[in-house]
Order: sequence, then structure tokens, then C-alpha cells
Amino acid sequence: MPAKEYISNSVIRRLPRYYRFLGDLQKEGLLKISSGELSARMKLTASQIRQDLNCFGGFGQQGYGYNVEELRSEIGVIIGVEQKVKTILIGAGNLGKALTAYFDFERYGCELMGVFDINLQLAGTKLGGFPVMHMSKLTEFCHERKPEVAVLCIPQESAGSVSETLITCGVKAFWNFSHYDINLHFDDIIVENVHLGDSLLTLSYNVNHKKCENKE
Amino acid sequence: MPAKEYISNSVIRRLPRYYRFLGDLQKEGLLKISSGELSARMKLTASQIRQDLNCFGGFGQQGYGYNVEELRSEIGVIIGVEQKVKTILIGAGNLGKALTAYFDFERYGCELMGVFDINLQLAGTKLGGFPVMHMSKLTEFCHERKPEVAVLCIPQESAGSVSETLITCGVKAFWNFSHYDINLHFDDIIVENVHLGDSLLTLSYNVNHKKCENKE
DNA sequence: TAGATTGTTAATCGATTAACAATC
DNA sequence: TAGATTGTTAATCGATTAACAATC
Repeated sequence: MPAKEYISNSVIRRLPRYYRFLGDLQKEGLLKISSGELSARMKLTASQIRQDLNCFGGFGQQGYGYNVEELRSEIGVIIGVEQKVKTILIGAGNLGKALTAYFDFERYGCELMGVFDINLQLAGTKLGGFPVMHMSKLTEFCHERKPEVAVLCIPQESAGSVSETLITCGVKAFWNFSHYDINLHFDDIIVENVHLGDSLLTLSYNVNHKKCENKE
Repeated sequence: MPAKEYISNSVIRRLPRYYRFLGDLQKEGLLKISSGELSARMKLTASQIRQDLNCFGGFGQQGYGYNVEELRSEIGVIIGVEQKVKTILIGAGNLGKALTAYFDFERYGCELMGVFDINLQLAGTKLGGFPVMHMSKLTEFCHERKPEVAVLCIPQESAGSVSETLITCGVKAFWNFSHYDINLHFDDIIVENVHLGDSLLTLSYNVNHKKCENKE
């Protein structure tokens, strides 16, 4: 029973973190936790935690707190981890290889169906257990199997045309590792950008400015 | 000549994106751009762009706009891309391997000095051109070469103890790929988290909730 | 019941946007 | 000079925090 109509982005972005922390607490064998205790662990305010959770419903019990397992499972349902959205990965380079090998897509709500690459040599091989197909098969595959999410591990130059093709084929969402801002070019398309370069530059900024601060 | 004392995190996080877009514009051969044009490209408001830039100084010229090359270079200086902060990478698994192979640390302000791993077999080999050393050499290496940034590509279980060691050895900042929130345990330590799981769960949430929206 | 802690409303804080005078 | 666009102040909006009544 959702309490709110509109959920802000800030709240949505915190959900996976709650989910992760509650998983850790469950592993520790904790049965219940109060917003106060959780706030101390997560370095958030108790107020914010209660506000966030109450966007989706009242999961707690006054005078007691929250049941760890129940709350985790509820958040899992809200996120939809069990939906296992059909997903394809484009680009079998170093990053694509690493993701298929070490990243557990299932655990994060996605079912990886296969990998596509322009390299003809790779077609027919396997990568992390997933079949690699040539890019020329992409359209056909999409029309038949209807993936909803595409993981983009391709260079900036190709990202524009490839994402356009994928959108035409019905792909609704991108997990984007390319240096290209897809969201800017299409509406109604869900994009989650992982701009590693931007991330490291932010770190660089902070390192370089921390130094100055200390000199004072 | 910095205009402001305190720069908010929101502004800092946008700097790398400005830097990236200005680089693209420069490649296109554009000499000047107004906040209005840039806002259209980046899907921000012109007001925000001007506000952001004026945190660091007046880089524009009334009636004209901003010089693309100059502005990009100024932002580069602000971020400190040329500082090339000394960096080590911990964990030569799939992700560590991918990062050393395909990620251009230099381009984002870091000088990668070497890679550490617990696997004795790997010690003495090279990864993406960088020497791999055994974890037992870590303390010695840090005291001698004084790296400031550590890239953590290790599992959650080891992240706690490894980060503690590194902090003792003088490491000031972490680019953290492990499922562990370092920042929670230490003060004065700079942490840039790349929680890929959280990122994909956010995407899952959006995909699963977009569907409902469409059904209405 | 008394104590604890939630759910929720109200107050505060910060970030974004709008407006406009300064100026190239 | 007139037109364009910045730099900057003021207004608005949204997110976070505080407070407290409800209730287990």
C-alpha cells in the first residue's frame, strides 16, 4: 500500500543502500533495528530513514522498530529485484568481459541473455557463460527475445548509433558505461550512467583541495 | 581567483561533466559558447551553469559567452587533472584487470604506480603494463613511495582491514568498488564509491516502475 | 502502565531558478 | 550605440531535519 504518489529521485537512490545494509544486518543475525540504530550505522538521520520508508508504507512498529528481514524483503519488492528484467550487454571489450565474469546481474534484478560485439572472431564464443553474438544479429535478436535493458560497454563514438538502434528495437533502459549522455537525446528512456571518468575526476578534485585545506 | 569559500558537493559533482562536454565541443571545433547554448546541450538551466562557474571566478565575457578552450582548461586546473596523484590499485581480479587494461588513469588526474594482490602467483607479473606485487609488500611500498589514492577492487570481506592498513600507511583517498562503505568508519578520508550493485538496482527500480506508469 | 519508537506534520536549510543590472 | 550575455542578487522550490502526537 504505497503511501505516496510521487517518489523523489533522492529517495529512490537511497533504496539500494538500505537494501544492502539490511542484507548485512540479516547476515549478522540481527532481527530488529530502530531507525536510530540504523541511522548510526548508515550515517544518516533517523528522521530521514523514517521519512524515506514512509514513502512506501508503514513498515515499522511503534516502540519496537523494524523487523530486519521483513523490511529488507519489502524494499526488495519495491525495487523489484525478483523481476529479473531481460538484459543484453553490448561490447565484449575489457569492461564487458569483466562485468560478465564478475558481476552478478541476477542479484540486482536483471537476467543477462547474451553479449553482442562487432568483432566477428568472438561470435559463437562464450563470455562469462553468456553467448556472444555479432552485432549484425542484434535487431533480429531484439525482435524475437525482447530485451528491455541494454548494458553499454562501447566507446563514445558508437554509443549514439547503437543506442538509437536499440531504442527502435524496443529497449527501454540503459546501464551506460560509455562516455556519452544518452538521456539527452531521447525522452521516456531510462538511463543509469556510470561515468567512471567523472567519478575519478571528482575524487581528484577532492584530493587536490583537501591538501590546500590542510596547509592552512 | 576563487569567488567562493565553500563549494557545495552538487557543484563539485557537475565539474567533471562540464569538463567532458567542453572537451567534446573543442573537438567539434567550437570556439565560443554561451550559457544558453551549453544549457541546451547539457539539459541544465543556463542559470545553473552561470552560478556553478561563478563559484570559481568569472570566466565569461558579457555579450559574448565563454571561450571553450579557455573554460575547459580553467576547469581542468580547478579539478587538478594535471596533478597526477600517486595511485595504487588493490585486487587483480576481473575488475582490477579491466580497469588497468582499459581505464586511462592519467587522463583523470591519477598516476597508477602498481597493483597489489594476495595471489602469490601474480607477484612479479604485469597487468595492463603495471607491475603486480604481493600484498605483503604493501606497507613497505607505501612508506617508500607514498601513494595518496587507493583503488579498491577487492571483496567486501577484506575491504575493512585493507583500508585500515592503507590509512595507517598514509593513503588519503579511496576509489572504492567494493561493497563496503569506508567513509563510515574513518573521518578525514576522501571516498568516492562506485557501488555498481546500487546503480543497477536503481535502474531496476526505474524499469519496474516505468511499466506501471505506462499501464495507466 | 511506562518506555520506546514510529509515522507525520511543521520548520529549516540548501540548492535551483528567475530576474535584472552591469558590461562587453 | 544597440544587442547579447554575463555575474549576481532575490525568489522559489524541494529535500532534510526537528518535533511531537500516536501507539505498540
